[in-house]
Amino acid sequence: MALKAVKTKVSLADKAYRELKRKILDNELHSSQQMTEAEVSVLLNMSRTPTREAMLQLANEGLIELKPRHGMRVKPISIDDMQEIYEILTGLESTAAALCATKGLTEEQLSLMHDAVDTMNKTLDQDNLTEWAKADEQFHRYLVEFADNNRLTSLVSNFIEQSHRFRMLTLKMRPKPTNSNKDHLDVISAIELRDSEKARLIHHQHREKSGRMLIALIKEVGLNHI
Amino acid sequence: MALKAVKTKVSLADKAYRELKRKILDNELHSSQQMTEAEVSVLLNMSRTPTREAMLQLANEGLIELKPRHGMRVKPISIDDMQEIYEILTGLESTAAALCATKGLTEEQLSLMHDAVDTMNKTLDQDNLTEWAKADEQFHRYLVEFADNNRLTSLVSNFIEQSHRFRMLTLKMRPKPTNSNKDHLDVISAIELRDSEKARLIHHQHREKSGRMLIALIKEVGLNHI
DNA sequence: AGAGTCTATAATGTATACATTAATAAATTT
DNA sequence: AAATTTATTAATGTATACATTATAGACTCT
Repeated sequence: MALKAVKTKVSLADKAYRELKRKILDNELHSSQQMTEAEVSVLLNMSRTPTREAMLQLANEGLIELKPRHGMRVKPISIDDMQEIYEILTGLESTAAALCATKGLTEEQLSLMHDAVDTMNKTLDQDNLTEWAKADEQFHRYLVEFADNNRLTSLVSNFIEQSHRFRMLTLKMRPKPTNSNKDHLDVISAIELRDSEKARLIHHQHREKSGRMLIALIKEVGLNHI
Repeated sequence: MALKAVKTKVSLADKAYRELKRKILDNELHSSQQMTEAEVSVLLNMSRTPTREAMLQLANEGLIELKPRHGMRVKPISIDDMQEIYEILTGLESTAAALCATKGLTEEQLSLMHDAVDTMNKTLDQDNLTEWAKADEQFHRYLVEFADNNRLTSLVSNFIEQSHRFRMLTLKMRPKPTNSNKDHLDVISAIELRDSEKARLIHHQHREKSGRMLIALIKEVGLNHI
């Protein structure tokens, strides 16, 4: 929220925003539920004004949709939506990879990225997909953060949130991500070499492959949306 | 605004949003002006509630910044901000170019893009920079629109708005854009060939060159921000 | 039974009252 | 004169009243 970066005291509107977002991302609210402003106010135990401000914010971020006179519902994410989100994330993360190579990373930053891939290797050996996903997520987070572009970081965060539920749903359905780790190591190598075009291309191919595989999986399972 | 796509009647909040945005983009409001919610309400001739909602929206879009107890001001755009915005726009528009090549465009769409470049050629010969800029803008708009990704289109629009004042300010300062037209034709060729990597690379190089030239120009003129 | 009309209710956009608190100005002290 | 303290004012976050209007349900007609 626009104000939260400046203040120490959290407003009710901000609390409403965070609580609703948490419920959405943790699947405590679903796209089958339609809730009016009044109902959401009761749920959050506050008046309509902060609730309404929070709902408008979430709608603008693409996490909910507002239907006049019918309130809000969690925005269903269709396959087409996921396609769009992946296209953008692919472009943005590839840009981040290229920027990392162009700007150069510190030894500490490179070390952190290597650590994330090491953890991915270990958890893959242990067949621990949940921990693997966390490490994978961490790698992607580092990539974007180290590109040193605040707007890029915000954008990627927002799109990752939009696709979060989809990705969590499909985590166990995916084949074993044996190539991910190698792709990530290749990206780190390209960054170390300061080869921005190579870093971009490798990560782009990685994301495209992942995205394609995920979309195919979803179609196979017959999921139109969640 | 979240609601405006669904309704026929425009709310006061939406009116406030559009009016403030127009004033910002047309330089009727400047970063030197600080205005409280009450002052903005008077300016727009409506109560604080719709004004406040509009201000929150604009803050989240990065066009204004809110200072507690001091109201809003147009967000100054620094060179670092422009750098970030250009990095993102470069990544997103290159992604759009690649998607155009991947998805393929219709004869009509290709024709529209050719028309825009033709207009760029004509207006350049006539030394009409303002009309040239419009045609150039049109070309970029087509590129993004024809990538057929709604989220991408929204994002690019938003960042273009953030950088609008900067670009208008520097339009007359730039050297004659003799290479732009050729770059655009090369992108169209790559799209026609369905070569997504080539389309991406050409456009990426174009945007990077433009961005670098613009940042250098701004530093030369000694502008820290606007 | 289905279509059309009418009425009551509910949702929401907006205005404004109110409480809180940060900022500013005035008063006091050193 | 400068620093500190105190009082006042103003900004804003929130609650709620109110007006508007879309929706749903009841009623009537065919």
